[in-house]
Amino acid sequence: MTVHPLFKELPQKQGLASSSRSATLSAQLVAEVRQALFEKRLKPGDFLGGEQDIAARRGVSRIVARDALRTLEALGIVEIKVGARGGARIAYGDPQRFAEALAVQLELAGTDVAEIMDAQRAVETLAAELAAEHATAGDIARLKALLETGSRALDDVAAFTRNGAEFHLAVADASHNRVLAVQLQSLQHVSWPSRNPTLTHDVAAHVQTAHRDLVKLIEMRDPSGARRLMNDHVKMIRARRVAERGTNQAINDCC
Amino acid sequence: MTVHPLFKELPQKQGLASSSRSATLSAQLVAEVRQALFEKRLKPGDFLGGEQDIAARRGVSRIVARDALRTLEALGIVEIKVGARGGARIAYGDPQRFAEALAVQLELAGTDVAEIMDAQRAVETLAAELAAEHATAGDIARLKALLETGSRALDDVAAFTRNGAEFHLAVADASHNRVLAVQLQSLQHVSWPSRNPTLTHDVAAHVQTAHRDLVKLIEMRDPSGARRLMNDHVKMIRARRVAERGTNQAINDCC
DNA sequence: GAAAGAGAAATATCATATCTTAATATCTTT
DNA sequence: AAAGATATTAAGATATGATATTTCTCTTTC
Repeated sequence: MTVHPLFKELPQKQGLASSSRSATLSAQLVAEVRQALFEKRLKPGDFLGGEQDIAARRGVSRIVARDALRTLEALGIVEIKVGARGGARIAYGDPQRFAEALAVQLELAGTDVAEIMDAQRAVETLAAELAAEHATAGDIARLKALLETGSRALDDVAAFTRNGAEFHLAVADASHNRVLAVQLQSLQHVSWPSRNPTLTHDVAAHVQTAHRDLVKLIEMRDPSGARRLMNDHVKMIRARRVAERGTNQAINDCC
Repeated sequence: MTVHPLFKELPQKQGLASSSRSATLSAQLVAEVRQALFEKRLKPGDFLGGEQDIAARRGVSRIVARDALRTLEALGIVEIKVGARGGARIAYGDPQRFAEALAVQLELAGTDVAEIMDAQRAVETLAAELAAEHATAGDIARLKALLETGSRALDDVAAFTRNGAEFHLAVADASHNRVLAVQLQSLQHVSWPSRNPTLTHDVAAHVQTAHRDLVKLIEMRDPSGARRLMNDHVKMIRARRVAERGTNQAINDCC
């Protein structure tokens, strides 16, 4: 197991410690790794060495290295393993972790449900459009399977809600655009209710029809039709969510 | 300065250390804070105490508390101040920090420029639509000022590119939807070039015209017109970016 | 010869102690 | 009352050691 060259060369603080004493040492390490990532000098899988290695090579204490690794780990940039052959290496992206981070940020910013649902509409309408262009036979089969599951859960509020979230995500996946998929996942994390007080059998049936029509449009390769339908569909969902907020203070009661 | 009650009560590891020995102690602390956030038991501004306080109250060492704080800090959940009256408190959301985090994730996932530009189109078309609905006089004044700056920089590639990014962001701000603004910021972080090899005077003039028309549409409250124009505009940008990728391997050479 | 188990090595995690640096509060002086 | 000096507070950084866990390796056994 070789250490990545970036960490072999040690720029060291040599003499001119005046460089930027303002930032903490650990923050400097973090910044370096991040910059190296953007400059393609580091890529997923690269080995950075262990806590002690890094500390020794950079001429800092173990705690500094540890602080930096904790931060990089939290940012999803490195993964740390314990034991022989352990240590830190650059992580492969993890959309799920990221979705949670976004959810936290939206929570902290006190974002409104209406804002989130609008953004969701932007993401989902394009997802529908691209799905109609790029969906494979496998994607369509998955969508149909979810339709089937949904139609059998018309009276089970919790199950139908879960199925709905999964269906929408499957549409985003069918667009074959990972950015859209990640964004939708993040937004659902915040916007999708676990209980669904206004979901009656009639509403569920209506939703199910919309989903079925959407799959038809995707299957017959009608991007603008799919976009229009999804747009109306999400607007409807938005209206219901905003209405719900009056009665149900807790937007996010899952997790 | 009082400590938040969540951290006064100390569940402690008391006796049954069997609870969940798998997760590290610091990870447990992080999970607790995050859950408390979602359950509204913590809100921005709440004081958590200092490193030593937390360690003492939870019966762990300072390092454990420190690890947890580093992680929470990286996630943008807490802010830490040094000195008297220092310590950790729940942060207010920071879109900028978050935009960087998303950019890193997209980098790690090896996302394609085309995917990013498509997502950007989704976000920006809706932003234009909503801007036409909600822009204030101040928003429009800012847009016009940016138009002015841009028209004076038609031959300065770097300046014109910077101005373009800022203009698009200003449109997103004018939508008064923070989610859209954050998403655009993230995507620009990855997609927006610092050099712009294909940007000639003619192209710049064309872009400038599009921007000017967009402001007109926003000012006369024409949401669907603004949406259409932005859609075409971003499609054009996308085409140029994708073409550039052939000649210019480094997508992101800024930062 | 292969599978199973015991031991060894590597490495993060947890803990304690001490010193330094930065920010704030408070007191003193003018 | 304003300005500066001093004290206090708390994080930042260093050092060292103990513990636990994972992985490797060697031995034993069948």
